[in-house]
Amino acid sequence: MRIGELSERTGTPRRLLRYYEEQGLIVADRLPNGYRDYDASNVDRVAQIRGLLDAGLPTRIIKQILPCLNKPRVIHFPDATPEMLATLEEERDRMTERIRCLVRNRDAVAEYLDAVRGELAEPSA
Amino acid sequence: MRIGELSERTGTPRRLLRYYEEQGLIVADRLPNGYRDYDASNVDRVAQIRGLLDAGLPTRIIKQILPCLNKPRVIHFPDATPEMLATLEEERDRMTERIRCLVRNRDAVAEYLDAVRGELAEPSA
DNA sequence: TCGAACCCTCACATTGATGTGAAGGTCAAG
DNA sequence: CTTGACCTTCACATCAATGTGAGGGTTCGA
Repeated sequence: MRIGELSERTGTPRRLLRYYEEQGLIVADRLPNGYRDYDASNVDRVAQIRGLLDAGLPTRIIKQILPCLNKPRVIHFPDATPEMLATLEEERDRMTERIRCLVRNRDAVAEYLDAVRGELAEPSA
Repeated sequence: MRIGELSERTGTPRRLLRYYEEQGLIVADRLPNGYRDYDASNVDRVAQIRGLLDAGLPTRIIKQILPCLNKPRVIHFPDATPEMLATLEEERDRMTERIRCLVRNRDAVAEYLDAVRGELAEPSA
């Protein structure tokens, strides 16, 4: 598919698809006329990229992480340098910490909302 | 305490403490000489702010959320406008979505690492 | 009284993720 | 053949979170 379709199917501005490509997060073939030609797998891939970005990871980390997440399941582990493994461990722990923080604050917000709800629903309780 | 101590105790550059104040996330008294004077509660507050920022919330949202999270427990709900409640609900859901995404990807990274570990530990398995 | 270590404000620089638009090529349908 | 909807690259703009540093005051101990 061309960039317009991928843009629509992922809800992502064309500009960003080109940006992700520039950052090495996705690859695109080229049609004879120079247009980008995307494989269907890019729909999922872009969704994952956006999720990770939204989760706070910078593109340079995502670039490192993505190759590991795409493999269907346990296969070859060819180019896993020690530095990369260290980066991944670090990032995994950062993500865990982020999750903990997010959950804590999400729960606090939710509790607050529930409390207000209760207040409004049972003014005399 | 003055800004230097708060900076040390929170691991946050002074520059950012001033920025958070400028954004209305924290408040500081002033000593007679003009120096900022922070209440001890700001240590926790700054930690929370940084957590939320790191979780991807912009300061303008944090500013709205924070007042709700600081109350010790269920107390008065004075200035909870409907718009604010809507914002909070929206943000709560965004956070939940973010958590889901983060967990999914964190687990994927962790699985990958475990797999590589297994590979290295039991080369003949 | 001097220097070190604080603090202040102001303001410009940078970085990453984006928006926006110009100048132009491709292609299908009227 | 022209129009409109695509696509291309390039480049400058923006926004939030930060870095950095200038220029200057305060405080305290040697």
